[in-house]
Amino acid sequence: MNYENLLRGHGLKVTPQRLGILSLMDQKGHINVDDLYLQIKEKFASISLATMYKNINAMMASSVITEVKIPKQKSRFEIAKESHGHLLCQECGEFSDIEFDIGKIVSDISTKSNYQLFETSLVLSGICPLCQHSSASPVSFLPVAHIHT
Amino acid sequence: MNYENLLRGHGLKVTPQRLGILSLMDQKGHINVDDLYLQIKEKFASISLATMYKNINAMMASSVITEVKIPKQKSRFEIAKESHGHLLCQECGEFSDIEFDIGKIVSDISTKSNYQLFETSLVLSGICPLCQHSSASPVSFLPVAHIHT
DNA sequence: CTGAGTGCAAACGTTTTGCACTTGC
DNA sequence: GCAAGTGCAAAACGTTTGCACTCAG
Repeated sequence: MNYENLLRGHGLKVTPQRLGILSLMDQKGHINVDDLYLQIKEKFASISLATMYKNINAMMASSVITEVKIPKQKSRFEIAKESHGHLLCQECGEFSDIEFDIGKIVSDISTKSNYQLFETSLVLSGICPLCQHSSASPVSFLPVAHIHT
Repeated sequence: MNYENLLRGHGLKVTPQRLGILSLMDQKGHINVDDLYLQIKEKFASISLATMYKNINAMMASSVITEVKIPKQKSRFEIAKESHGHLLCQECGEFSDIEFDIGKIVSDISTKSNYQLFETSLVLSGICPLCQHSSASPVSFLPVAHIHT
Protein backbone atom coordinates (compact mmCIF):
# COMPACT_ATOMS: atom_id res chain seq x y z
CA MET A 1 0.00 0.00 0.00
CA ASN A 2 1.24 3.46 -0.88
CA TYR A 3 0.75 5.64 2.17
CA GLU A 4 2.08 8.78 0.52
CA ASN A 5 -0.59 8.73 -2.14
CA LEU A 6 -3.22 7.78 0.40
CA LEU A 7 -2.41 10.89 2.43
CA ARG A 8 -2.04 13.24 -0.51
CA GLY A 9 -5.24 11.91 -2.04
CA HIS A 10 -7.05 13.09 1.06
CA GLY A 11 -5.39 16.46 1.17
CA LEU A 12 -2.97 15.69 3.98
CA LYS A 13 0.75 16.38 3.98
CA VAL A 14 3.13 13.47 4.13
CA THR A 15 5.24 13.35 7.29
CA PRO A 16 7.34 10.55 8.75
CA GLN A 17 5.04 10.44 11.81
CA ARG A 18 2.00 9.83 9.64
CA LEU A 19 3.75 7.20 7.58
CA GLY A 20 4.71 5.43 10.80
CA ILE A 21 1.16 5.46 12.08
CA LEU A 22 -0.26 4.19 8.81
CA SER A 23 2.26 1.44 8.36
CA LEU A 24 1.62 0.21 11.90
CA MET A 25 -2.13 0.19 11.34
CA ASP A 26 -1.70 -1.60 8.07
CA GLN A 27 0.67 -4.17 9.57
CA LYS A 28 -1.43 -4.89 12.67
CA GLY A 29 -4.77 -4.58 10.92
CA HIS A 30 -6.36 -2.94 13.95
CA ILE A 31 -4.66 -1.16 16.81
CA ASN A 32 -5.66 0.90 19.83
CA VAL A 33 -4.08 4.21 20.87
CA ASP A 34 -1.95 2.75 23.64
CA ASP A 35 -0.37 0.04 21.53
CA LEU A 36 0.01 2.45 18.68
CA TYR A 37 1.93 4.92 20.81
CA LEU A 38 4.12 2.29 22.44
CA GLN A 39 4.98 0.68 19.15
CA ILE A 40 5.50 3.83 17.20
CA LYS A 41 7.92 5.14 19.79
CA GLU A 42 10.13 2.12 19.21
CA LYS A 43 10.68 3.14 15.63
CA PHE A 44 10.23 6.85 16.12
CA ALA A 45 11.41 7.83 19.58
CA SER A 46 10.77 11.55 19.30
CA ILE A 47 7.07 11.43 18.48
CA SER A 48 4.79 13.06 21.01
CA LEU A 49 1.45 11.84 22.24
CA ALA A 50 -0.14 15.10 21.12
CA THR A 51 1.10 14.60 17.58
CA MET A 52 -0.26 11.09 17.53
CA TYR A 53 -3.69 12.28 18.62
CA LYS A 54 -3.66 15.20 16.20
CA ASN A 55 -2.83 12.84 13.37
CA ILE A 56 -5.43 10.29 14.34
CA ASN A 57 -8.01 13.05 14.39
CA ALA A 58 -6.86 14.56 11.12
CA MET A 59 -6.85 11.20 9.38
CA MET A 60 -10.27 10.33 10.77
CA ALA A 61 -11.68 13.68 9.65
CA SER A 62 -10.47 13.03 6.12
CA SER A 63 -11.56 9.38 6.20
CA VAL A 64 -8.11 7.89 5.80
CA ILE A 65 -8.66 5.80 8.89
CA THR A 66 -11.69 4.56 10.83
CA GLU A 67 -12.39 3.99 14.50
CA VAL A 68 -13.91 0.63 15.38
CA LYS A 69 -15.82 0.73 18.66
CA ILE A 70 -15.85 -2.59 20.47
CA PRO A 71 -18.03 -3.67 23.41
CA LYS A 72 -16.04 -3.68 26.68
CA GLN A 73 -12.78 -2.76 24.97
CA LYS A 74 -10.83 0.23 23.78
CA SER A 75 -11.52 1.33 20.25
CA ARG A 76 -9.15 0.17 17.58
CA PHE A 77 -8.21 2.04 14.44
CA GLU A 78 -7.83 0.71 10.95
CA ILE A 79 -7.11 2.09 7.51
CA ALA A 80 -10.49 2.88 5.96
CA LYS A 81 -11.90 0.36 3.53
CA GLU A 82 -15.35 -0.67 2.38
CA SER A 83 -17.84 -1.57 5.09
CA HIS A 84 -17.13 -4.86 6.82
CA GLY A 85 -17.73 -6.60 10.13
CA HIS A 86 -15.28 -7.73 12.80
CA LEU A 87 -14.68 -10.80 14.93
CA LEU A 88 -13.26 -10.64 18.43
CA CYS A 89 -11.94 -13.58 20.44
CA GLN A 90 -12.59 -12.87 24.10
CA GLU A 91 -10.00 -15.42 25.07
CA CYS A 92 -6.88 -14.35 23.22
CA GLY A 93 -7.94 -10.93 21.96
CA GLU A 94 -7.56 -11.80 18.30
CA PHE A 95 -9.44 -9.22 16.27
CA SER A 96 -10.08 -9.78 12.59
CA ASP A 97 -12.19 -8.72 9.66
CA ILE A 98 -15.17 -10.82 8.70
CA GLU A 99 -15.08 -11.96 5.12
CA PHE A 100 -18.82 -12.05 4.72
CA ASP A 101 -21.15 -9.98 2.65
CA ILE A 102 -23.39 -7.93 4.92
CA GLY A 103 -25.04 -6.18 1.98
CA LYS A 104 -27.97 -8.59 2.02
CA ILE A 105 -28.73 -7.97 5.67
CA VAL A 106 -28.40 -4.24 5.27
CA SER A 107 -30.80 -4.18 2.34
CA ASP A 108 -33.28 -6.39 4.20
CA ILE A 109 -33.23 -4.10 7.20
CA SER A 110 -33.43 -1.08 4.95
CA THR A 111 -36.58 -2.45 3.34
CA LYS A 112 -38.15 -3.33 6.64
CA SER A 113 -37.33 -0.08 8.42
CA ASN A 114 -37.49 2.34 5.48
CA TYR A 115 -34.15 3.71 6.56
CA GLN A 116 -31.72 4.72 3.86
CA LEU A 117 -28.59 3.07 5.23
CA PHE A 118 -24.97 3.90 4.51
CA GLU A 119 -22.92 2.89 7.51
CA THR A 120 -22.57 -0.47 9.19
CA SER A 121 -20.88 -1.48 12.39
CA LEU A 122 -20.88 -5.16 13.20
CA VAL A 123 -18.74 -6.74 15.91
CA LEU A 124 -19.22 -10.37 16.88
CA SER A 125 -17.50 -11.70 19.98
CA GLY A 126 -16.84 -15.24 21.01
CA ILE A 127 -14.08 -17.79 21.08
CA CYS A 128 -11.83 -18.39 18.10
CA PRO A 129 -11.17 -21.92 16.77
CA LEU A 130 -7.72 -22.09 18.31
CA CYS A 131 -8.87 -21.08 21.79
CA GLN A 132 -11.72 -23.58 21.68
CA HIS A 133 -9.21 -26.39 21.39
CA SER A 134 -7.01 -25.10 24.14
CA SER A 135 -9.87 -24.36 26.50
CA ALA A 136 -8.36 -26.42 29.32
CA SER A 137 -5.09 -24.57 29.00
CA PRO A 138 -4.04 -22.32 31.86
CA VAL A 139 -3.82 -19.43 29.45
CA SER A 140 -7.59 -19.22 29.68
CA PHE A 141 -7.28 -17.74 33.12
CA LEU A 142 -4.62 -15.21 32.39
CA PRO A 143 -5.74 -11.64 31.88
CA VAL A 144 -3.10 -11.26 29.19
CA ALA A 145 -3.81 -12.14 25.59
CA HIS A 146 -1.78 -14.90 24.08
CA ILE A 147 -0.70 -14.70 20.50
CA HIS A 148 -1.32 -17.49 18.07
CA THR A 149 1.89 -18.46 16.41
CA MET B 1 -41.56 -3.10 34.16
CA ASN B 2 -40.79 -3.78 37.79
CA TYR B 3 -37.45 -2.17 38.54
CA GLU B 4 -37.40 -3.29 42.18
CA ASN B 5 -37.48 -6.94 41.21
CA LEU B 6 -35.04 -6.36 38.41
CA LEU B 7 -32.50 -4.95 40.87
CA ARG B 8 -33.11 -7.48 43.61
CA GLY B 9 -32.97 -10.30 41.10
CA HIS B 10 -29.43 -9.24 40.30
CA GLY B 11 -28.38 -8.84 43.92
CA LEU B 12 -28.51 -5.06 44.01
CA LYS B 13 -30.21 -2.97 46.65
CA VAL B 14 -33.15 -0.82 45.65
CA THR B 15 -32.54 2.92 46.01
CA PRO B 16 -34.45 5.87 44.65
CA GLN B 17 -31.41 6.87 42.58
CA ARG B 18 -31.33 3.49 40.86
CA LEU B 19 -35.05 3.50 40.25
CA GLY B 20 -34.70 6.91 38.66
CA ILE B 21 -31.92 5.76 36.38
CA LEU B 22 -33.78 2.64 35.31
CA SER B 23 -37.06 4.38 34.66
CA LEU B 24 -35.31 6.97 32.52
CA MET B 25 -33.54 4.31 30.50
CA ASP B 26 -36.75 2.41 30.08
CA GLN B 27 -38.66 5.51 29.05
CA LYS B 28 -36.08 6.80 26.59
CA GLY B 29 -35.05 3.38 25.35
CA HIS B 30 -31.41 4.42 25.04
CA ILE B 31 -29.66 7.29 26.76
CA ASN B 32 -26.12 8.61 27.11
CA VAL B 33 -24.51 9.66 30.40
CA ASP B 34 -24.90 13.39 29.82
CA ASP B 35 -28.59 13.25 29.06
CA LEU B 36 -29.10 10.79 31.85
CA TYR B 37 -27.49 13.08 34.39
CA LEU B 38 -29.29 16.19 33.16
CA GLN B 39 -32.65 14.50 33.16
CA ILE B 40 -32.29 12.65 36.39
CA LYS B 41 -31.35 15.86 38.18
CA GLU B 42 -34.69 17.34 37.18
CA LYS B 43 -36.53 14.70 39.13
CA PHE B 44 -33.83 14.06 41.70
CA ALA B 45 -31.88 17.26 42.33
CA SER B 46 -29.53 15.89 44.98
CA ILE B 47 -28.02 13.05 42.97
CA SER B 48 -24.29 13.29 42.38
CA LEU B 49 -22.39 12.47 39.23
CA ALA B 50 -20.29 9.97 41.18
CA THR B 51 -23.37 8.10 42.30
CA MET B 52 -24.64 7.96 38.77
CA TYR B 53 -21.39 6.48 37.52
CA LYS B 54 -21.16 4.04 40.41
CA ASN B 55 -24.66 2.84 39.66
CA ILE B 56 -24.09 2.54 35.95
CA ASN B 57 -21.00 0.46 36.66
CA ALA B 58 -22.73 -1.68 39.27
CA MET B 59 -25.69 -2.33 37.00
CA MET B 60 -23.43 -3.13 34.07
CA ALA B 61 -21.36 -5.52 36.19
CA SER B 62 -24.52 -7.37 37.17
CA SER B 63 -25.93 -7.22 33.63
CA VAL B 64 -28.99 -5.16 34.50
CA ILE B 65 -28.05 -2.67 31.80
CA THR B 66 -25.91 -2.71 28.67
CA GLU B 67 -23.66 -0.18 26.98
CA VAL B 68 -24.20 0.30 23.26
CA LYS B 69 -21.14 1.71 21.51
CA ILE B 70 -21.97 3.79 18.46
CA PRO B 71 -19.66 5.04 15.69
CA LYS B 72 -18.89 8.78 16.07
CA GLN B 73 -21.23 9.15 19.06
CA LYS B 74 -21.27 8.75 22.79
CA SER B 75 -22.31 5.36 24.07
CA ARG B 76 -25.89 4.94 25.10
CA PHE B 77 -27.20 2.68 27.82
CA GLU B 78 -30.24 0.47 27.77
CA ILE B 79 -31.88 -2.05 30.06
CA ALA B 80 -30.42 -5.43 29.13
CA LYS B 81 -32.48 -7.65 26.87
CA GLU B 82 -31.75 -10.38 24.35
CA SER B 83 -29.25 -9.56 21.62
CA HIS B 84 -30.54 -7.12 19.01
CA GLY B 85 -29.26 -4.53 16.56
CA HIS B 86 -29.75 -0.78 16.44
CA LEU B 87 -30.63 1.85 13.89
CA LEU B 88 -29.32 5.40 14.04
CA CYS B 89 -30.61 8.35 12.03
CA GLN B 90 -27.68 10.67 11.40
CA GLU B 91 -30.06 13.49 10.64
CA CYS B 92 -32.29 13.66 13.69
CA GLY B 93 -30.45 11.34 16.05
CA GLU B 94 -33.32 8.89 16.41
CA PHE B 95 -31.93 5.68 17.83
CA SER B 96 -34.02 2.55 17.86
CA ASP B 97 -33.92 -1.21 18.14
CA ILE B 98 -34.00 -3.29 15.00
CA GLU B 99 -36.75 -5.85 14.98
CA PHE B 100 -34.89 -8.32 12.87
CA ASP B 101 -33.52 -11.73 13.66
CA ILE B 102 -29.75 -11.64 13.49
CA GLY B 103 -29.47 -15.28 14.60
CA LYS B 104 -29.19 -16.47 11.02
CA ILE B 105 -26.30 -14.15 10.23
CA VAL B 106 -24.51 -15.04 13.42
CA SER B 107 -24.79 -18.75 12.75
CA ASP B 108 -23.62 -18.29 9.16
CA ILE B 109 -20.57 -16.37 10.28
CA SER B 110 -19.96 -18.86 13.03
CA THR B 111 -19.92 -21.69 10.50
CA LYS B 112 -17.64 -19.83 8.15
CA SER B 113 -15.17 -18.61 10.75
CA ASN B 114 -15.34 -21.51 13.21
CA TYR B 115 -15.80 -19.00 16.00
CA GLN B 116 -18.13 -19.92 18.81
CA LEU B 117 -20.11 -16.68 19.03
CA PHE B 118 -22.08 -15.30 21.95
CA GLU B 119 -22.14 -11.55 21.67
CA THR B 120 -23.35 -9.36 18.86
CA SER B 121 -23.11 -5.65 18.28
CA LEU B 122 -24.81 -4.28 15.21
CA VAL B 123 -25.41 -0.59 14.56
CA LEU B 124 -26.67 0.62 11.20
CA SER B 125 -26.61 4.32 10.44
CA GLY B 126 -28.46 6.25 7.80
CA ILE B 127 -31.47 8.48 7.35
CA CYS B 128 -34.82 7.59 8.83
CA PRO B 129 -38.01 7.67 6.74
CA LEU B 130 -39.17 10.96 8.22
CA CYS B 131 -35.90 12.77 7.57
CA GLN B 132 -35.81 11.52 3.98
CA HIS B 133 -39.03 13.36 3.31
CA SER B 134 -37.94 16.54 4.98
CA SER B 135 -34.49 16.58 3.43
CA ALA B 136 -34.89 20.15 2.20
CA SER B 137 -35.91 21.33 5.63
CA PRO B 138 -33.60 23.71 7.46
CA VAL B 139 -33.53 21.33 10.39
CA SER B 140 -31.04 19.28 8.39
CA PHE B 141 -28.41 21.86 9.07
CA LEU B 142 -29.00 22.28 12.75
CA PRO B 143 -26.59 20.47 15.04
CA VAL B 144 -29.46 19.75 17.39
CA ALA B 145 -31.63 16.70 16.99
CA HIS B 146 -35.25 17.28 16.21
CA ILE B 147 -37.86 15.03 17.69
CA HIS B 148 -40.49 13.38 15.57
CA THR B 149 -43.88 14.04 17.02
C1' DC C 1 -27.35 -3.60 63.17
C1' DT C 2 -24.42 -4.03 59.21
C1' DG C 3 -23.00 -3.74 54.77
C1' DA C 4 -24.17 -1.42 50.70
C1' DG C 5 -25.12 3.00 48.68
C1' DT C 6 -24.63 8.14 48.66
C1' DG C 7 -22.39 12.74 48.07
C1' DC C 8 -18.54 15.52 48.14
C1' DA C 9 -13.94 16.73 46.88
C1' DA C 10 -9.74 15.18 45.30
C1' DA C 11 -7.30 12.31 42.09
C1' DC C 12 -6.75 10.01 37.89
C1' DG C 13 -6.08 8.85 32.96
C1' DT C 14 -7.04 10.33 28.50
C1' DT C 15 -7.47 13.72 25.05
C1' DT C 16 -7.10 18.55 23.60
C1' DT C 17 -5.10 23.07 23.41
C1' DG C 18 -1.84 27.12 22.93
C1' DC C 19 2.35 28.39 21.48
C1' DA C 20 7.01 28.58 19.54
C1' DC C 21 9.57 25.97 16.34
C1' DT C 22 10.16 23.09 12.14
C1' DT C 23 8.94 21.10 7.83
C1' DG C 24 6.57 19.81 3.46
C1' DC C 25 5.38 21.52 -0.76
C1' DG D 1 7.72 31.61 1.86
C1' DC D 2 3.80 30.10 4.01
C1' DA D 3 0.50 27.11 5.64
C1' DA D 4 0.50 22.83 7.88
C1' DG D 5 2.60 19.75 11.14
C1' DT D 6 5.42 18.91 15.40
C1' DG D 7 6.61 18.79 20.38
C1' DC D 8 6.20 20.47 24.84
C1' DA D 9 3.70 21.84 28.81
C1' DA D 10 -0.60 23.19 30.54
C1' DA D 11 -5.42 22.73 30.48
C1' DA D 12 -9.71 20.41 29.93
C1' DC D 13 -12.49 16.58 30.05
C1' DG D 14 -14.77 12.37 31.62
C1' DT D 15 -14.54 9.02 35.03
C1' DT D 16 -13.01 6.95 39.43
C1' DT D 17 -11.66 6.97 44.22
C1' DG D 18 -11.43 7.78 49.38
C1' DC D 19 -13.92 8.97 53.05
C1' DA D 20 -17.57 10.20 56.29
C1' DC D 21 -22.42 9.82 56.41
C1' DT D 22 -26.99 7.57 55.42
C1' DC D 23 -30.10 4.06 54.39
C1' DA D 24 -32.01 -0.57 52.82
C1' DG D 25 -32.80 -5.02 54.34
